[in-house]
Amino acid sequence: MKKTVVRQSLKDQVKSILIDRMIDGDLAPGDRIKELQVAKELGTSQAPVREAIRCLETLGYVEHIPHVGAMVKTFNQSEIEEAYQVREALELHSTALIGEVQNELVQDLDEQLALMQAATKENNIRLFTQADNQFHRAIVASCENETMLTMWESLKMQVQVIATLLKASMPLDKIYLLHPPIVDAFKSKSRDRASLLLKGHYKILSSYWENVK
Amino acid sequence: MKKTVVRQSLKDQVKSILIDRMIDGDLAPGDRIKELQVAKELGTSQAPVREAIRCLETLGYVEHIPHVGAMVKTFNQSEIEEAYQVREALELHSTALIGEVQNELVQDLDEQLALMQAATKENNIRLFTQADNQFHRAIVASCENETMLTMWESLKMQVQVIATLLKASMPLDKIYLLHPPIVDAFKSKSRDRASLLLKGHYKILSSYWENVK
DNA sequence: CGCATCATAATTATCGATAATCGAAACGAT
DNA sequence: ATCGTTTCGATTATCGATAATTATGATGCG
Repeated sequence: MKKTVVRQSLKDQVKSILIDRMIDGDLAPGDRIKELQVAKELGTSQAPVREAIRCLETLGYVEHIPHVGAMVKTFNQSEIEEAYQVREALELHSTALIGEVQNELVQDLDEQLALMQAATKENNIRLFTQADNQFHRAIVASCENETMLTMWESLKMQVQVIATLLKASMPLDKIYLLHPPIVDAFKSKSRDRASLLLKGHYKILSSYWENVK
Repeated sequence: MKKTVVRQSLKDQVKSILIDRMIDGDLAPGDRIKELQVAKELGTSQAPVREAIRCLETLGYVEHIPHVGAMVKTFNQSEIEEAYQVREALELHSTALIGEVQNELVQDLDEQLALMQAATKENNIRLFTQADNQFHRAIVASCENETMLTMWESLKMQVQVIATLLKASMPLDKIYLLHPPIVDAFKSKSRDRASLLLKGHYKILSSYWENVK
């Protein structure tokens, strides 16, 4: 029950609104975003909208062409593949960097495992993806390298795209099964095995991806 | 002998100027950057300066606090260490991703090796660092993953800092010697060995780093 | 008809001015 | 003197308006 007034810059508010629109599908990839139009809609001036768009640009959510305008970014095949490779790089090295496997991590992974399993039963792709992301995020987070985590998270959008496409063609339970062994490896404090399993996880996904694209 | 008139947005020009100032040391870490002051100096209005600063912010060159202002970023110890870990992650995975080791890569590495050696003789830290960076960049570039390369390059600033500190305490020839074996591994198409050597390279540097900090 | 040229409309980029916000100095009470 | 409050100056955040730029479509010529 917070009673504080809205003390958030207009830029941030506009940014949130635009992101929400993208999530809700009101703004689809390829759509133009016109500064003055958005400004009029939201009742602000051009400046905050402009800043918000530039911010989304650096987040990789929109593409901006000077003197022409901004549009919601569409990812081509290779950009998506590239993002997945970087993601793998970061997760593998994170695994290697974990000093002592903390109970906290294992506990977190187990939780997400349960959520994934539940989502699998209901065939709820949205929930599954969410748990899946949290699972992998936990691994990167556990090595306590903020820079690494920030970079990992910057790939969110591309991963979102691939996840949607992949999970349409690959049954959730098959994807789920890739994860428990990884948790087991962490439980037995065997980071090397966890690394190998992660590599395998990505290899399998990318072979599925070959069929989809 | 450039014929074309300056057709570059003010934002970009301001950005370049600010970066130059940072390189030249006119803007040192911790220095405030005031929008209107810079605007007056450069003869523009606040808007382009503001955008330039925001841009530098996402590049990690400056830190921005709402309603307070921007200052040239100072990196603390752990940020630098983190950056180095990410860099290692990207380079290792890049090595693993290289399909066929191209002659182009080996040639490029040899070139940088020669430059490093020359810089070592003159004890020219600036030139050495430049060649060193190009060396590692070539490895990441060779796996043809633009996303990976962009991320690697985004660590430039932090690496710059550590490089300066390290090379003051660790003789250049010692650092140089870490590199030829890597090239050899690539020459004999042995990516696994290259990976191991890279790991060793980073391990040694970080042990030196422990002494410096 | 095809192509180059030019006007025009749409949009971004920049400007100068004002409002909102923050930090520090001045002030007063205990 | 110290702590909390107030005021003030400095700076950013936002605004509305104008300039610059691009793409589009019309026009005229070969």
